[in-house]
Amino acid sequence: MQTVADIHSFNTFAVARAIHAAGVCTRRELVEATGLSFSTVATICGKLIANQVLVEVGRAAPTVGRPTTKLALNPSHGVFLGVDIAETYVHVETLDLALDTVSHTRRETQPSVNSPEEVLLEVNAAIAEEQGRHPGHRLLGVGVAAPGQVDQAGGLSLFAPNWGWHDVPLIDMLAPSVSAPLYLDNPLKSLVLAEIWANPERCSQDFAVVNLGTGVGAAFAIEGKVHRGSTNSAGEWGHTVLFGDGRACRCGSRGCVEAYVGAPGIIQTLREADPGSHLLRGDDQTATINALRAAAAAKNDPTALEVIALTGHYLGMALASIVNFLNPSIIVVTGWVARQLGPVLIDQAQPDINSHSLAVPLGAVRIEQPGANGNAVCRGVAAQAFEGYLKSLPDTAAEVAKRP
Amino acid sequence: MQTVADIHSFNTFAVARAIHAAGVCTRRELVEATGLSFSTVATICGKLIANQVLVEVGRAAPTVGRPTTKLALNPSHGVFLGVDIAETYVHVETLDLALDTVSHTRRETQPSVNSPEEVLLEVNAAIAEEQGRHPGHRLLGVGVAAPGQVDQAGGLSLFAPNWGWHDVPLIDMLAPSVSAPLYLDNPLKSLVLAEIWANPERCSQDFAVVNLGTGVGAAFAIEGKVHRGSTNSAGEWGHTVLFGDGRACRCGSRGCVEAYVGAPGIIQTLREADPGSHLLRGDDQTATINALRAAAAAKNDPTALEVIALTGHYLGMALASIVNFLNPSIIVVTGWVARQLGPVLIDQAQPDINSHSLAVPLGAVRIEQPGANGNAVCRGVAAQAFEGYLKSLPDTAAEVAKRP
DNA sequence: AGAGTTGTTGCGAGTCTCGTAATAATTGGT
DNA sequence: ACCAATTATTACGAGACTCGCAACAACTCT
Repeated sequence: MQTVADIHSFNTFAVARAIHAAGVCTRRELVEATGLSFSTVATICGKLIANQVLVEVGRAAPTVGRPTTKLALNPSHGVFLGVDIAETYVHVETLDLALDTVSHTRRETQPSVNSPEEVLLEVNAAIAEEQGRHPGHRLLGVGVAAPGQVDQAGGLSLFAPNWGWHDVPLIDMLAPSVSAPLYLDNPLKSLVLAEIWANPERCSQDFAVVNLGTGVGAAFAIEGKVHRGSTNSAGEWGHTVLFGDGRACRCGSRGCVEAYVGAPGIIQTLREADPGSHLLRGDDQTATINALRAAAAAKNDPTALEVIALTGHYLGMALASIVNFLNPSIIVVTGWVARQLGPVLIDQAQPDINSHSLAVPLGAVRIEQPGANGNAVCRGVAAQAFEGYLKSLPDTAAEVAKRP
Repeated sequence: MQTVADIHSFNTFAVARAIHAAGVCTRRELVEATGLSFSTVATICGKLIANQVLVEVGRAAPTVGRPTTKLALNPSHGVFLGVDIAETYVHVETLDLALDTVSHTRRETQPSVNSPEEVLLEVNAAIAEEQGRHPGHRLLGVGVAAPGQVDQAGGLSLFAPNWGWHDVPLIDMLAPSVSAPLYLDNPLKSLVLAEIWANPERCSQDFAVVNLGTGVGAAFAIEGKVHRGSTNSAGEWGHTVLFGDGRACRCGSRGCVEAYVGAPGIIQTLREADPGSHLLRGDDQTATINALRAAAAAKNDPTALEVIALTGHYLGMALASIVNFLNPSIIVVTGWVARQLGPVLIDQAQPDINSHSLAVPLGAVRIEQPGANGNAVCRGVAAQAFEGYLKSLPDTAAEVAKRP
C-alpha cells in the first residue's frame, strides 16, 4: 500500500533526478520535467536548499523581468560510496551528489578468496582507502552491490552461488567500519536505478537491462520501479529456455539462454564450429572473446563470422522473447561481453528480433547500449543511497537547524 | 505519478474487495484484512453506505458490549454486465454487486461472422437480452473483453488478428445502446482482475495467469496491478521461444511456446507420434483434445500417454521460464485446454518445472488451476466496471442526495 | 523614477489518513 | 430498575501533502 509520504518521496526523487539529468536548471524547467505543480516543485526545492543538497548557482538574466535563479546539486555537501563486490574484484567508487565519480579503488581478488570474512576484508580495505581520500567530506550513504540472491531489508546475501555463501549478514559485517547508512542490492537491479537516474524520463517507463557476461541475466523496471518478484529473484532471463533439451547449462538444466549467449556459450559455439580454431585461448574467456571480436572486425576469419552470426541469432530470439513477454520500451544491453561484441552482435540479432517479435511490441521497443562512463553498478547503488538520504531529510529549516 | 486521490480509490477498492471476499463482515475484520486504520475503514464504509453500495445486515450479539453491525455488499443496488467477445461466441453475464452471476446469455457465432458490424450486432443483441431480464435493476457499468490488442482509454480494438480488425471503435459502437459507463480490456488481462477480486490478498502480490487454448498467452499482476507494458501488449508468453528454430508457429515465427502447448501444437505432437492415431478428429480441435483426455485417463493408449508426457515436458519448461523470469508467487493455469488436460499436464510438467527453475524462485511459486465457476473473463471485466463505479462515487451524504 | 515583466515566496483551500475523544448500544450485577 | 463495564461507532482534530492564487521581489526598458 502507498501512503501520502511515499508520494512525497517519489516527487522529491523526481525533482532530484531531473536536476541531476539537467546539471543546472531552473524551477520552471523542473515543473516541465516532473509534471508537478510549481508550488510543489518550489516546496521540494526549498526543502533541498534548506538541507544544502541544492544550491542556487548564479542567475540567468533574460531580456526583461526578474532573472531566474539556477539550481544545481551541491557537490561539496557530501559524498556517497558505491561498492561493487564481484567474483573477481572489489570496486569502490566515491561519488559526489551529482553522482559523478570522484575517485575509485579497485582490488582484484584471487579465486582462493571466497569466504565471507576474506572477501569483506578486501571490501573494508577498499572502503577505508576511499574514505581516506576525502577526509573533509561528509559520507552520506553507502550502496553495496553483491552478486546472487540478496535480502535488502535484512542486509543479507541469501545465496551467492560462486562463493557458496548462504545467509551472510553482509551489512552487519560492514556496519562497524562505516559511519553512514548502508544499502544492499543485486548488481543487475542496481543498473536499473542507474538507468533511471541517467534518463529520468524512464522513471515512468517499462524497460529491461540485459547483462551479457560470463553469466547472463536481466532486470526490469516497470513503471520506473525495479521489478523484484516475490523473493527478489526476478530477472533470471539467462535461465529461461531457448533450445528445449539443448546444451547443458551450469545451472544444471538444459537449453538455457545463458548456455548460448554467455561467454562460455559463445566459446562453445566457436569450438563446435572449429575445434581447432586459433581464436581459442584455453581457459581464458576474456582473451577468447577479445580474439573473436578482433577477427570479426577484420572480417577475415569465416569461423569468427559464423560464430557471431549464430550468437546473434540466439541473442535475437532471446531478446524477442523479452519483447513479447514484457513489452518494454527499451532494452539496454550491457556486460563485458556486450562491451566487446555488443554492436556486431546486436546487428546480427536484429533480423531475429524482428521476425520473432510480434508487430506491436516490436514497434515499441528500442535496443540500446549504454554510454561507457564509469562503473554503472556503483552509480546505481550510490543512487539508491542518495534516494535513502533524500528520504531521510527533514522538511523545514527549523528542523534542519536542530540536526547534527 | 500517483496522486493522493489514487490512494483513496485504492483503499476503497481494498475495502470493497475484502467485503466481497468475506461476504459478510464487520468493520474490525476489514481493518485486519486491509491493514488500514479503523478511522479510514469507517470513513470508506460510511461513503459506501451513503451510496447504498454497502448495507448493514443484522448484528452479532457478543457476550458483552455493543453488538457489531455486519456489513455486506447491497446486491439489490444494481448490476453490472460482463461481456466476453470471443472468436466463436459472445457471452454476456449480469452480475450483482457481489460479482455473483445472476443470469447469462450466450450466442455462438458463425465463422462467417467477422466484420465489426456483424459481431457487434450479436453483442448488442446479447446485451439487450440481458438488460431485458432485469428491468428493475440499475445498470451501474459494463465491462467488455475483446481479443487481441486493445486501447483501453480510446475504447478501440487496435488489432484482432483472427478477424483482421484494425482500430475498430468498439466502445463508441456499443455506447448508443448502453446507458452506463463502458470499460474495455483484453480477456486475459481481465482474468488477472478476476483473480484479485477472488483472492484479495493477491492485490499486493506478483502472479501470472496463463491461458492454454487454441492460442496461448499470459498476463501478470505485479504488486497487484496488471502489467500492461509500454503498448498494453505485454504477456505474449505464447510467442516466446521454447525450441529455437523449431516448429513453425501461426505468428509466422518458429519455435514459439504456442506451437507446442496450444491445442494445434498438442495435436501436431499427437500426429507426429502416430499419424494414424484414432484420437485424431480432423479439424475438430475440441474433439481431438477430448479424445486425448479420455484416452489418457483410461491409460490404455500409449500414444496418448506419450503425447501427454511430451506436452507436459514442453509446458514444464515454458512455465519454468516464467518462474525464473518473473519470480511470481502463483501461476494460475486456465483456458479450455487446461480445463480438459490441466491436471494431468501439470502433473507431467512438474518435474520439468522443478529441474528448469532456479531454487529460490521455484520455492516461492505455486501452480494453480482456478475453481471453475462461471465465466471468469466476464467477472474480471465486471470487476473493472465495479472499480470504475466505486471511483465515481461522491464522498458525502449531501452529495449523494444531489445525485440522480 | 516608474511602468512592465518575470521569478519566487507565502498563504489558504481542499484532501486524505489516522489517533483520540465522545457517543451509542448492549450485558450483567446489584 | 439502574448503574457500571464493555464494546462499537461516530465525530473531531492534527498532521501531511498538493496546488491555485495573491503578494512580493528583482530586473529591464522607457
